[in-house]
Amino acid sequence: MPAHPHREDAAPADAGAAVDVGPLSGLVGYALRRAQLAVSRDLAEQFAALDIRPAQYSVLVVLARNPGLRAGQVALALGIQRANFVPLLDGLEARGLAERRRATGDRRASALFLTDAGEAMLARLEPLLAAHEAKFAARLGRDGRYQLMGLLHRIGDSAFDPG
Amino acid sequence: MPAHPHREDAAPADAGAAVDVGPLSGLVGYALRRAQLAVSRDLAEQFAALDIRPAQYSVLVVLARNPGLRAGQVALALGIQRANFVPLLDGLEARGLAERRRATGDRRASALFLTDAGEAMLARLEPLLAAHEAKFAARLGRDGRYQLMGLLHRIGDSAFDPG
DNA sequence: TATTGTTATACTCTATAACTATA
DNA sequence: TATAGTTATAGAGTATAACAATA
Repeated sequence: MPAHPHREDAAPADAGAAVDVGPLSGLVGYALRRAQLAVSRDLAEQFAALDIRPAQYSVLVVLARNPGLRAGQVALALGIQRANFVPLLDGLEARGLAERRRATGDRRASALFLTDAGEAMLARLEPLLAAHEAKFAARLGRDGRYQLMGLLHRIGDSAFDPG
Repeated sequence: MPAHPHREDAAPADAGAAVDVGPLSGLVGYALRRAQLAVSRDLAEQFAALDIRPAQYSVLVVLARNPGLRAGQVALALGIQRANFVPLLDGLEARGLAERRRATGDRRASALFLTDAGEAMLARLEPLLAAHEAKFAARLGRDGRYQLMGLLHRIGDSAFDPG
């Protein structure tokens, strides 16, 4: 709440009134941005206690599900550029959560694995994630959450489609 | 399509199969991120012809609707840090699309306005935005789009709520 | 020639602290 | 003392080009 003692500012628009964002509030992109920011901030807060960012979590999950996957495949699956995946994985490896092994058969490639510490980390992250999800599920309702997921997939799954 | 000539890589997981992202695909935050990325990329492409980014567009819209608004208010309305709003506005002012005037009554504050060129730019952006929105509206259907907006607002409007 | 991982680089977005000039 | 705008800075995310080793 602004102090607003005498309000002698003549020219500017009504300072106390709510700002009119006009057509922005009706745009899918704008609503998506606001929602995504709110959710990712909340998840980042939840994971901060374990010093894990959402992007790092997503890598841990994929490695847990697909041991031995190559770096390029993980990056592709997560929609990350291969070049940007390098420092991301570096960070996980430096902390002993994931490791690169030589892939047998193709000496260019690496096979990625979660370490035991990585598995343990994933287990500790799980309840934090559950709390995060529950918060937003409560706002949406069960049907709302189900509908939202369906609608979001209609948009995001075609990320690189032409039309 | 990977070449995959003899597939002698023994250790790694099945390279040809789709990667299992596990619980990620069921997370609201992950679906939001993918959808938001797809939409913002598309809008950025549409606006690229006029060298305008989505964030710049949002400022132009707010100024058009609220002439004389102060910088802090615009930043607050758009969820941008005041400090980050400065270079954003600098860019618009340098291109003659917006301008800062001295606010009467409070010599600390500035009153922001769209220039004629700014109004003209907004008019030229309008059809590009319409094409962008139409693309995603088509994927969602009219009801789907309406539902999505409602659900997203349930998440994003409470961006700074406690619970 | 093409691909894997990598390096280097740049730009945008986000975040925080601190300064200045006003109030 | 508090506020508006600003400066400076740092960290993430995203993007492209190019290189070495290997295919």
